[in-house]
Amino acid sequence: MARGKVQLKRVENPVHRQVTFCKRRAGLLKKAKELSVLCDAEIGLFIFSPHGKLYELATKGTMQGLIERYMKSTRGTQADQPNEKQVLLESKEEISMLKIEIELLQKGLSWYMSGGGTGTMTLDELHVLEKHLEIWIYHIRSAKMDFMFQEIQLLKNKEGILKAANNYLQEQIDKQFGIANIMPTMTDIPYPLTKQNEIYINSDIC
Amino acid sequence: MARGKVQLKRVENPVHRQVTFCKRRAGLLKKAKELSVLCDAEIGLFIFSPHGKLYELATKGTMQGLIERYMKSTRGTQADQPNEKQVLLESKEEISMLKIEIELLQKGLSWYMSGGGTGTMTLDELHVLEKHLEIWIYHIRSAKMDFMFQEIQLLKNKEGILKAANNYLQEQIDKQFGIANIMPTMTDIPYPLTKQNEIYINSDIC
DNA sequence: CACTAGTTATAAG
DNA sequence: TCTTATAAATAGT
Repeated sequence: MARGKVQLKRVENPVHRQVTFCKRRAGLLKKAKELSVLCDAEIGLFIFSPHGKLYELATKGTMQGLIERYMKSTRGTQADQPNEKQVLLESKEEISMLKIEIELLQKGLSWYMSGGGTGTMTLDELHVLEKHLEIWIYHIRSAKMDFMFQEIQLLKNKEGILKAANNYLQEQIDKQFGIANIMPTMTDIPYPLTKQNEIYINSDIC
Repeated sequence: MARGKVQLKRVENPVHRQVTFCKRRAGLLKKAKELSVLCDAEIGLFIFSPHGKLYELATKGTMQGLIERYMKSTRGTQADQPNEKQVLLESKEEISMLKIEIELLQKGLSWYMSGGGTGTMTLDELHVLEKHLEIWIYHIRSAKMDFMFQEIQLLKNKEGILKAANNYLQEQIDKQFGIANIMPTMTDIPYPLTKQNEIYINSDIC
């Protein structure tokens, strides 16, 4: 623009390029500010230098706000990704819906269990509800117990089978090697497999 | 710039303002393009006219891409939203958790209504349901506590009033019968009514 | 939109 | 960074 017309192409000399970048960047930001003030426009501008440094200008509020407004404007045009914020918002809504549903479920249940009252529950109704829930929990615990006894029975049966198998195998070994066998300690650990099983049962009950 | 220095304030004449907006908008976009070409910079620019119309320029790729890059650059600076994808994922998880909770509650309820037993529900489901119900009972007990504290307050107030009334009546009696009164034992039981009240309060707490 | 005079931006030093 | 000659942008017509 001065002392030489400018070519509309990348300035090859890196020093010149850097200088030009600084000057024109300042100019651009100034012009943007002027436009926004003079004409009451809202402008968002961001510039990445060749080295990745960011320079920005948002004439009204924050850049985030302007970007959101930009998104809104383009969304109608582009039928863009409805993703990120949109989806997030919908998720939040779904979460509140589900929470409300749970609340309703509990309320309805409360109402049903305490014999039906109007609006907020009285002390007595809460009392009744509590008793019902305690009974419910009691039933649950009974059912759990049943489950676990079944499992214990199953494991005990397994234990019996394994013990028998062990005994049989032990006999086979005894026969194979004679009475003076080369594994004298075996008799000290008669049922290694079933021992392990018992440990497993105990850890499962708690 | 020409035939008149410009004031850095809003152009009041709407026609002039519109003209200026058009001219300067064109100029700004041109300058932005030039900067990007000459200096190898990436520029995102959007302008909202006073009437809300959008003009934009993205010198590399799409505006979406530039905005994302902008977000990335600022994220480090601002410790911004901890990554939308992350939040979204968490929301999804919360949604499935709530759905599972609802399902469980419904299942458990019908199980309970049908008299329990080791039928429809698995051991794990019973376990989780039990925990839920325990939490629920905890809430109910909190509510009961609130009720009872209210009642206690009420009764304490009553107690105060009755004590005052008792005192007053005692004085009246003292005056009526003189200091050597005919009811010497009264001083041993100064507040019979409030005593009863205290007993009532205690029985109600449990 | 075109013109043009006075303004502003900026390339080169 | 500052200066300056000149290109570019633009306010008013």
